[in-house]
Amino acid sequence: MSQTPPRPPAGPPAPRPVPTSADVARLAGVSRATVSYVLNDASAVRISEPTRHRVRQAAEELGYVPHAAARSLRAGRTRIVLLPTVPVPVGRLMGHFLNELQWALRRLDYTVVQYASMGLDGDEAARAWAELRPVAVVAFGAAQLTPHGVDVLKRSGARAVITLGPQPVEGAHCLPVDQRRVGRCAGAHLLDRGYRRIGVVLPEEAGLEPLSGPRLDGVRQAVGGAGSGAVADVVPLPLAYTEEAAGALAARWPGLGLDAVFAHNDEYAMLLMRALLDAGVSVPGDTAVMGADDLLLGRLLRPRLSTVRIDMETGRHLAELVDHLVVEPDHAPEPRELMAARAIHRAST
Amino acid sequence: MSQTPPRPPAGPPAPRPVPTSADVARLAGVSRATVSYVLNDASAVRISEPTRHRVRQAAEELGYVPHAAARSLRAGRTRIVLLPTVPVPVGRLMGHFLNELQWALRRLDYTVVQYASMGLDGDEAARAWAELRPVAVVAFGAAQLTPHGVDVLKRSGARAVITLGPQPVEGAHCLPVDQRRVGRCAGAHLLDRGYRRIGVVLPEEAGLEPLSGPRLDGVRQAVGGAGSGAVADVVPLPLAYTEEAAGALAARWPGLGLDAVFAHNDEYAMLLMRALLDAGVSVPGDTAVMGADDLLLGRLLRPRLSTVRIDMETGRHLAELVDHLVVEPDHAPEPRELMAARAIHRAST
DNA sequence: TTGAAAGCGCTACCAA
DNA sequence: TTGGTAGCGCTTTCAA
Repeated sequence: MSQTPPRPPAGPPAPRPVPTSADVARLAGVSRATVSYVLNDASAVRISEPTRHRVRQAAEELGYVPHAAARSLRAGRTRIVLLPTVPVPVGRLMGHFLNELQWALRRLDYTVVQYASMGLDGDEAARAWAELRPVAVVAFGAAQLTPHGVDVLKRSGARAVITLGPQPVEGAHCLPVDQRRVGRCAGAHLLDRGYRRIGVVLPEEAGLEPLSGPRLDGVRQAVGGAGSGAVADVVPLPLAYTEEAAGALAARWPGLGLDAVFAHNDEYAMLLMRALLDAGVSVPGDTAVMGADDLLLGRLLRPRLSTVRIDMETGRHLAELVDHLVVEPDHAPEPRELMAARAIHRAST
Repeated sequence: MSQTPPRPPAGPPAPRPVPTSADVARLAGVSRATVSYVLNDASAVRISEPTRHRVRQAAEELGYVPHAAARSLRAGRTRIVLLPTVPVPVGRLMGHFLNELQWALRRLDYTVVQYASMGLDGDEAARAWAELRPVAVVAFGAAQLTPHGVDVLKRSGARAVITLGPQPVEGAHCLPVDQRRVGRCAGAHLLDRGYRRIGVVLPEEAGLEPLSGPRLDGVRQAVGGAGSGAVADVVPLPLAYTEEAAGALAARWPGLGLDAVFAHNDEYAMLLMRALLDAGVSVPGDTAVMGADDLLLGRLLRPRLSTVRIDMETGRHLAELVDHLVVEPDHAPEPRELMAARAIHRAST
């Protein structure tokens, strides 16, 4: 039969050419148009059942997989939602949120692609993203994205550019995720309980500055500013994530005269609290210690760690926002804060 | 000047068309070929400096960004390395490894793309990946990838399909990351120290089975199998990651008659150890507790947690392997174990 | 040194 | 109901 595909000898040396819709058409004895109609379930045209079957059969036999690039080139747009990934250790909370988001976007028929952008400066990164012609970009930790970068993306066809972060970026749809809330929450809690000289741990770990800076600012806000109007002192305490660093900090603790410390998150809080206890500083007697993230592990040390619990909006909501902006980029809904924070009092404060 | 680009009134309503290389050519007064030569620094042809300048100028002015899909369609191949992401809480260790890998691949001029595949079964996922025509796929936790999936990918042009995981997948280049090593390490350590009835915590958290199962098997191997030849008993202990579950397990601890427990990782170990201590079970006196991952936090509880330290090959090595396979798919180097594990003895055993 | 044009794989319009 | 075909944006060979 002349329908037999011109298959090469099937040995490993000759790399078989990738089957195209033309190959499927040839094998099924129909035109490429028909193949396209059948495989995309085009409702506008009616194709006879035997033909459909022949086409599917041929596609199956050849192992045909459509070529996304060709398809979107033809269509003039992609369904790619690009999520730039940042090299930050992502906690359970953020991980869960990301999973929800991806799942919901897939349901809406988007192709979710995480793009590793480390080592590219903001505008280089934006260009690299734009090459993929994403229909939407959702950037966490907006630090990377400049107004120019947003412009590049929009000019390349992105209908929605969304940032999640503390400060808005011009041109982008900015969802406030204000880490200062966490600091304010912690600060207010500590003030309530009567503490008046508050240390704030600043992790020296790379990549955490976008979180730690605002959290410090939030504590300052809670005590009424940095100046003379403040009802309490706020002392920044840089700290590396090692036992040695924590021990060194604990050793000079008495000289600092702090009656409380907000330790950025529960991990640092646990590290510091252990060092303080080992150095003979009683918690919360001499100094209160507070974390954030409400890790289960924080409840295992004694005294149990007071913490700031952070709740994120569901990823589904964000997915719907993305879709909305893609469909109707101009009629944008009002930005809404995605993060809620509340203090949880346990034994360490 | 007739060189003025036909820019629409710049109002938001009319979505400006995305500039193409033809637009750049028009604005610069040259052909599209010349634009391509200039922007790609084609060394085969010499373009005069003034022309180059005009072209760059025009591209800049229009905010031109090349269209990756069109480019790779023309080229017949992409430089995409696809990393399927799994919805597993990724620890610091794995996160670091991933970052290294991505960075190294970028240096080799690949486009690293993480593709969210949750909610797709193995072969659906492989098809979805194949649509992007990745030149290589690096799949962690191979559970997803079937021999058929590998075939689909290879037929769609993937030159390298690499899996990292316990068992090889036919057709793929399989790098052993054998979690049983972790279990064997823990088992051997506990045996060495004289323990003979060993519990193994199996997290009930979704997505962890591919790790926990092999770790349990490893412990069994260490004690000499599950049958009569075994020098110690191994008892699986399913456990949810909550204080309640740990408390409940601790409450029935005496009835289990275990003198040691390997708790999958440090987090579960900490959780369980706290519950045991609270229930009056002394550690390591009544029962030894061992974790894995060597988390800093594990050293904060008392007694300090014994653990299995896991080291991963650097991501750069894997990146070079990917590149090697892409360039020369047939002459594949020998697979090498990527993971090393060793027991670290502290106070809890 | 530059331009014209073919063609990558696909979809959708129009004609038969 | 099906086929022919133009053209998405790009690179590259060949010709001028």
